[in-house]
Amino acid sequence: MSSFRFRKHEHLRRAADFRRVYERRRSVSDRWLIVYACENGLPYLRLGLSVSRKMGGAVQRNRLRRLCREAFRLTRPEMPTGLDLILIPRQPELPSLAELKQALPRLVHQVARKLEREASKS
RNA sequence: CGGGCCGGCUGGACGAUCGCUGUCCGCAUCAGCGGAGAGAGGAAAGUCCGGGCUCCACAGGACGCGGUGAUGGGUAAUACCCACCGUCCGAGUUUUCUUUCGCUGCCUGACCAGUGAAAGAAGACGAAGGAUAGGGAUAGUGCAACAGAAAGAAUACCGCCGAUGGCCCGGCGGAAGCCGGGAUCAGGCAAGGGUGAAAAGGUGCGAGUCUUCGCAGCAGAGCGGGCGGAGACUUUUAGUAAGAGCGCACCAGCAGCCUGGCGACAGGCUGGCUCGGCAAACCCCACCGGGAGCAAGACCAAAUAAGAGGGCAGGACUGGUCCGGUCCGCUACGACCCUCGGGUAGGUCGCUGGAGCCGCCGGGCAACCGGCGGCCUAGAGAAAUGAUCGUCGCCGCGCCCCGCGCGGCACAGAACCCGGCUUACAGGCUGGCCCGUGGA
RNA sequence: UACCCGGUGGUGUAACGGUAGCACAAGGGACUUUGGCUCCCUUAGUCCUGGUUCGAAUCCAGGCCGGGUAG
Repeated sequence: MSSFRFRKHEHLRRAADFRRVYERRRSVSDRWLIVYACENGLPYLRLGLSVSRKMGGAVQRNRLRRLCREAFRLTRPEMPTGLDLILIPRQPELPSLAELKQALPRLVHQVARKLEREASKS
């Protein structure tokens, strides 16, 4: 039951962390989201959100953030660990929570495989 | 009951489960765990004003900059609020004029008199209410396209006149001159036409009645009406060549006095004869105005530190001094400073108890103020306040009603805090004012 | 968070407060065997709402949108 919790240290908070994830330059996307990822050397996932002003007003942007966080919180047991993720919504239209819960683990598995291939090659 | 116009309040409710951020209590060395209770708004928005709070500064002057602008009050303060004044608008009411139509008057009548209706124009008054950046236009400078003669103390375009002085023509006369005509020169006038948003404030009157005669008009005579003459009457009835800007009255404006009001101002009386608009054009007057902003500011921790070039006791550099990237003057520091290069950008406080909210009483027309009692009501920081399900509520659509099914539930998210303004907003509740009509 | 600019046809730009012009583009026509060039004509605009003024793209206020600056 405690696996659905989402504590503060699991937030991606520092500008240096964000920069590290962006400079790893590994991302996947579908019609709702872009997902950047990077290994973090920790036994858990960390999540960062970036919502542009183009997505709408403050209410709309808060809604997008909360939907993404809720999807992450509820689908985390299905995902691999040890990664830092950054989620960027692509459209101002609101997706449903069920769609996000289906899409998010798929995208994270995709980007994790990408990183593993990268690591085994080097 | 119908119509019109102003506000005020509210802005989904309940339950279950999974989560997030503070507070308090308990456990725990720490990490953390458990329980209780709290957790977006009327606009949190735009950042348009005003303050609190924090740091810096507090010797000025010249020249400049920004803001405000009826009056009285409220407030910490305002460009805000309340009350009041002026101006404009406002359903409508009323007066005058014009046009059209109808009826009556004499045999008939586009034109006369009386009367009625409709439309239009102008003026005055004007409910509730609305707008108002509302000091100054004889301190100065400036603007007004096109049209029009003329756009500010102007002018004579189309026009009008023939009194006055010439000129020309004709007649009479011996002559002086006289009489008649012309609109030719000088001159006089500004009514009517026409322009414009605006033409030197606006409107009206400057005679009426009766008797009688003539003329035109009509197919014809008469009546009514038109033009001209004579006489009489009425309390008065102008002037000229033509006329008015002349005279008179009323209204508006101006000045003075009186009354009322704290005041803006209003009312009355008298005088005089009028020199418009724009200052959200420059400007003038009066008043006001330290700067920067919680990324303010304070503390702790961490990191870099003999890399290069340049300036400087002839006082550099930096800072201060008014609101000021200017100038002058004054002043502090008294040996370091500037550029390139390099390094940090983590934590704690500020951070929510305040011009606070609610109730009662009192003062005030009101905004608001005072007293008493009660309450604690977000505090994040790559940034919490969420998600799912169920029941109900509201709205729309579909089916024959009950009911069922489907879809939707406004505008919008705290970032130091308040007071205002402005803007956005589905629906719901509610108060007041005025006009008209009907009943008791 | 604080502050500063700007908005004119589809595009780029002019316009002392007095009729909104110009160029390119689009459409039509003429010339040409056809196309191009050239010429002529047409369509289309002051971001929105109020106010000042006789009159507003211009002046003023509020809103909307788009840029930019500082840390």
